[in-house]
Amino acid sequence: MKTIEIKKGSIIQRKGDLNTKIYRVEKGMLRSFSIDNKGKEHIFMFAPEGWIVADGADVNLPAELYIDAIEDSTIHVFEKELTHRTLDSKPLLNRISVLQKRIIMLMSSSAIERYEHFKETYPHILQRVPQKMIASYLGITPEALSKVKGDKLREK
Amino acid sequence: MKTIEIKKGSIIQRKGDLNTKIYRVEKGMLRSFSIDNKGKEHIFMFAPEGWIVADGADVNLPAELYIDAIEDSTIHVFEKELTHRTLDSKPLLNRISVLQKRIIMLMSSSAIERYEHFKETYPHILQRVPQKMIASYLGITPEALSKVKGDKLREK
DNA sequence: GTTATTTCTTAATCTAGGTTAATGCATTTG
DNA sequence: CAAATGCATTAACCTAGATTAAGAAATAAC
Repeated sequence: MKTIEIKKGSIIQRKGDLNTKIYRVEKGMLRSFSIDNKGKEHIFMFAPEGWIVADGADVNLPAELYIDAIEDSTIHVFEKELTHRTLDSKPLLNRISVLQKRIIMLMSSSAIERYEHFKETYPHILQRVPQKMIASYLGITPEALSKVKGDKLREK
Repeated sequence: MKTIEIKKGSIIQRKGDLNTKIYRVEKGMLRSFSIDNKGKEHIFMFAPEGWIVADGADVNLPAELYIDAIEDSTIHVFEKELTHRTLDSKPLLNRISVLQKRIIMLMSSSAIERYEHFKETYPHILQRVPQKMIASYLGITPEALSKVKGDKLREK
């Protein structure tokens, strides 16, 4: 295990890199994201203090995700190989549960519904990251999120 | 472990049920799906012979997904509690990898791109299930899939 | 083998969200 | 503190995919 301090904006993993690391956030916040063929970013997850981020892609294949710091952060870096031997299945099952919910949400809920759900589920993250990143996580543009929030207010 | 034989169309788990079972398909095919607040089905996964299906939701909470047979099937039923103790992390990590890909795909690819990807990844499933179910898995309507396929052919 | 039920396709119309662009704020940076 | 950059909002216009509807083709049921 290694501890590193990184500045906001530092990229610690790129798509195509070896996918052998797991990151535990001690302070600050990381995010993982993909970049599509039009150059557009799609945020896969946010990781504030206490959370673990890793590219879920197969360890033997190149990384699919970028990981960077969206705040100045302190990170513990682990090797996947080492952790796998002793791996507790609980956090993995929990992760699967979260991903399942996200997929169902993406397939069956509107932008505003996904936003409301995010707000309830991750209120602490909502306050800390720019709205355009929330939009990216939700799978919509910042403009669409702004509009949909405005519509919601007005209809009351 | 228990083995059951079920007819096409039989529902073996409903949303809200106790979420304590894992199903291994010996013959035939199962699918898991959710139903949204407009009554629309969204297929979460297909499970042909040799595959395992389970609701990924927390074991202590009610099931989120419906599971039914889309062909006459033979199924082995296991209790989650029992399997968890001895759980190998490999299949879980693999599952996480698949779900990660699906999320990125849903966020960054068009309907036709998702269809082409499905065709390459699960050709054996494509041949066995009605196209409207593929559409449901891809997160689009059957009409949209039909159109987009037609457009693809015509543009050649 | 005929009828009934699903499934697939096509087409017209509609809409959520995307794109582009302009403006006002807020936050960095020098 | 001034200039520059990044962020949120609004508005006009555009497009992928949804909805509705109707007919053709394939499957299943009698």
